[in-house]
Amino acid sequence: MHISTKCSIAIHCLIFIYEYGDKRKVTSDLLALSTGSNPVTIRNILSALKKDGIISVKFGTGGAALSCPLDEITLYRICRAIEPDFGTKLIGVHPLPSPLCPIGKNIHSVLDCSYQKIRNDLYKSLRNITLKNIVFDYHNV
Amino acid sequence: MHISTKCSIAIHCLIFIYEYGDKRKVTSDLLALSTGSNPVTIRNILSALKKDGIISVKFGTGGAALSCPLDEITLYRICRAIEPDFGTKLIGVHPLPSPLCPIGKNIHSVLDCSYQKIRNDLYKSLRNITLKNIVFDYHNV
DNA sequence: GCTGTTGTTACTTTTCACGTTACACTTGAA
DNA sequence: TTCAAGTGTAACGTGAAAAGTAACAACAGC
Repeated sequence: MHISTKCSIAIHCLIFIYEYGDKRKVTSDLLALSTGSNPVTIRNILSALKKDGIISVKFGTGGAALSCPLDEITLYRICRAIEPDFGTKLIGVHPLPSPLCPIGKNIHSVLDCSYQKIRNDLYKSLRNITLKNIVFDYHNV
Repeated sequence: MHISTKCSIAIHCLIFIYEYGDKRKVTSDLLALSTGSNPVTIRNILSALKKDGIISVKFGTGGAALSCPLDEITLYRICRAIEPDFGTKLIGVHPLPSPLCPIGKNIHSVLDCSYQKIRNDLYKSLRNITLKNIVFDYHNV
C-alpha cells in the first residue's frame, strides 16, 4: 500500500525509451537488464503504460516508443496507470473498529475527511512533476 | 511501506482518550476493544506517542491522558512518532539498477530530486491537519 | 501480598509484492 | 512457410514485512 517500486521502474523505462528509443530496439529484456528487474515485470509495467496511451509497444517484433510529449507525462499519470487505486492504498485504515463504540462506529468517515484532503494534496504534487522535469534532472546530475 | 494502519489506530486512540479520558480509566484493553485491534499493538502505539510527548501513560495503575493541546498534535507529528522514517518508506525505489547503464547508474539521484519535492509537499499537507480538526469532524459527522 | 496494568521480548501467522515458469500469439525475415 | 525473437498473460513459488499472540517481569494501589 504505497507508491510502489514499479513506478520508479516505469520512470526508469521511460527515460530509457526517450534516450535510446530511436537508436536501438528497446525490448523488455533490455529494460530488465538496465533496471535490475525481470522481463515479465517490465512487460506488465509497459502494458499498463500502453493502456494509458503513454507509450506504444510493437507486438511480435518488439520495441517500445513514447507516444506523448514529455511534458504531458506527469508522475500522477504514471502512478495511476501502474496502480489505478494507489490513492486509497496510500493510507491504511484499521478494518474492524467496534460498531458498539461511538468512536469506532464513526472513525472511518471521520478519517476520510482528513485523508481525502491529504490525497488531493498528493495528487496535485504528483501532477506538478513531469517527465520533462525528470529528463532535465537526468542531464544535470 | 506506506502510512500504516497504526496511524489510523493512533488517531482513534487519541480521540478516545480526549473524549473519555476524564470519565474513565482508558486502558490498552479498552482501546483494543474499540479499535478491533489487540492490547500489545495498542501498547506499542501508546508507547510511541508517549515518547513524543503527545500523551502520558500511568505505569502500574494504568490509564492514558493527553499531555498536549489538541491543535499542537498534527498528523505529521503522529506519523513521525509512530514510524520515524515513514517518509523514505513512502515511495519505493528499485534497488538494483545496472551500474553499467548510464541511466541505471544515475537513476537513484535523478529520482531523489523529484521524490524529495513530493515528500516535502506531503509533510506540509500532514502538518496542516491537527487533532483539533479531526475532533471537530467527529462531532459533525 | 493480591490484582490489574504497562513495557517488552520472542514466536507465529498472515499478507502481499515480486520473481519464475510456461505457453500461446504475433511479426518479420530467411 | 518455417523459424527466431518478442509480447501478453496466467499460474505458481518465494521471501520479507506487518500484524497477531503468548509470556513474563516491573510497578502502583488496595
